[in-house]
Amino acid sequence: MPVGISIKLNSGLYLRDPQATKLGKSIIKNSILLFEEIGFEAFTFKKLATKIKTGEASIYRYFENKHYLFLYLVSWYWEWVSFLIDYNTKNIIDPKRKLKIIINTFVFASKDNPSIDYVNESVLHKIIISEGTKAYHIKDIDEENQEGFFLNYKQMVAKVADVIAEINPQFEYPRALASNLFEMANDHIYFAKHLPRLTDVKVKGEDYTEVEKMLELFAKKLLAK
Amino acid sequence: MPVGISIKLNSGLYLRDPQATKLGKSIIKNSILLFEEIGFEAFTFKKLATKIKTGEASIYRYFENKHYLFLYLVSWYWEWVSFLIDYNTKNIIDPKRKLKIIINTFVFASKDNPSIDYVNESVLHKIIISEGTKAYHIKDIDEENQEGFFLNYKQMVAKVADVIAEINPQFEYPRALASNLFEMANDHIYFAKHLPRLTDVKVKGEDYTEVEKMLELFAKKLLAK
DNA sequence: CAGTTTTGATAGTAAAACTAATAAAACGTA
DNA sequence: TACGTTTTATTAGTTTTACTATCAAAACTG
Repeated sequence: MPVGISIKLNSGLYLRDPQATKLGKSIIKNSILLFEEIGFEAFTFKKLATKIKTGEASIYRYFENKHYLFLYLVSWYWEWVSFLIDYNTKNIIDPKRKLKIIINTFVFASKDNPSIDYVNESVLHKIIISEGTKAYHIKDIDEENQEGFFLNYKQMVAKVADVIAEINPQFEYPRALASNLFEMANDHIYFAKHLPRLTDVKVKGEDYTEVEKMLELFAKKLLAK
Repeated sequence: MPVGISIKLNSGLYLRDPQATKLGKSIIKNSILLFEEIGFEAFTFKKLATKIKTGEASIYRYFENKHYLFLYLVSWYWEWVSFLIDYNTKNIIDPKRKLKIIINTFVFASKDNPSIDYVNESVLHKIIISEGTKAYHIKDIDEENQEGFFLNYKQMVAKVADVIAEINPQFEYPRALASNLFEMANDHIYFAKHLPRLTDVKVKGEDYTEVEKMLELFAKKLLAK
């Protein structure tokens, strides 16, 4: 399992690097748990402060507001998925096998992948599934994009698009397919759990194999020559 | 052009039917404009009240809170798309042609389709593109789904899935493809405008033809036998 | 162990998210 | 057209959120 990996994120996302201090790590760890517990809208710095037994003001020293904290966590996830893709596809040459592994990574994300103790990847994955897209569906999207706040997502998509282009260089939409596979993985896990008539797949507990199968079929058909 | 159509929405979405009164219609009309202007997070009933020169309390008599008002608008859109699909595919028998029209409807939605004067469909479409999914990415999803608040979306997806199943009855994921085509239409218009490295399509102003072309190719490849 | 950085604790403001009460206006119908 | 009912406007108030400021205590750093 991955040891000593380090996740580097755009420093514009925070006021003080949360990875550098005990309190910072506690903010990361507990914000993941709290977002999962009560959801993005109900989440407040006050509640988080109470949870970690500190003052509201201390949290404000790390993050400007909850949007930035949330974006930090989502960026972490994007970077984490990128890392897992590299890790899981290491030494594999066949791009078709690579894409299969990528799809598996999208769907299962953090399964049995302990990494950094203050980040619970499995809970983070749940947050991404239920509200990850709120990180970029915002009014200031262009300004924040300008700041490079979405580079982790773009890099991950570029990585997947490269594999797609290797499988079928004639395929016109490698990046769109890459982002769509990622979004679809999350959407259809969410749909299966909460709005089952919007999909055909079923999930039982944490078993997302039907989602995986569907994405594999989609990729296969779309990339057939 | 459609005349005399009526959009019926789940009465649990509102406290008082906004379509029944002048103030109600003004709330609908102006909330669409205000959501577009300032975005979901910055939108408040107070600002809306100021905009339409009424009191905050008057708006609270129609909608419990901004989430319900937003869901009302999104449901309107789902229903409106359903109507457009029926309207645009009338008398067409070939399911392949039908799906093409559906894709065109997803992408262009309200283009040149004046309907009800207090709903600006073209602005509503912009809201859906940039934040439509916030209507169902919520903590209380299961309770609200229980109340039938997402029936309009499900019915629209079912309608499209039927056409898909007609084209290729062997295809295993008709509903997933239906919802994915809808989500993809919105996502990739948004990506092209704000996060272009997440897609391959380009949009110029209101010209979304490349998105349409992409969705047609995806549908074609996925439904090939 | 002195200096700097980080935190903890307290306090305060402005806006958001409501609720309540009542008077005025509009509307429906006998 | 007058009367009762429904709808709206106005005012006022509460609680929570989203911050900012201050300063002393604690912790870490060279």
